[in-house]
Amino acid sequence: MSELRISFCDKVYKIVKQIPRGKVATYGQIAKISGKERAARAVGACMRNNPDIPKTPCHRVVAADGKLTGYSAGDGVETKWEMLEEEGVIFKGDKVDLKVSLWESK
DNA sequence: CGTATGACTAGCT
DNA sequence: CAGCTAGCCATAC
Repeated sequence: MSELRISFCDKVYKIVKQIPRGKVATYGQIAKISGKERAARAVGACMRNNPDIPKTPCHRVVAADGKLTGYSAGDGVETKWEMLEEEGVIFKGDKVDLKVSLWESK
């Protein structure tokens, strides 16, 4: 109903807020749930402006490979990295272990 | 309304 | 395995 008037970004924020602690989601995953699997760029385009931190746990959003990208808050990916690790996310080298930390939307 | 930009992804070299 | 190119989408100016 009212979701027909919200912007693509607002929908993305809502999805990101649904990500459980200790898990991460990829931009493509969120984009797909939003209705546009190829809108991964649009997702980041909205987050880049830091809309509502810490209301939106955008630090739980990583690249398709599990690599951390951007982050306009804190010290950048550096802070993002610490937050994820602090929440229980498992890291594999310089990336997140999507095999165990990838959020599965149902 | 048209152009430029950006926290992406997949494919190729 | 690493680096570069092209394609796609929404927002901001």
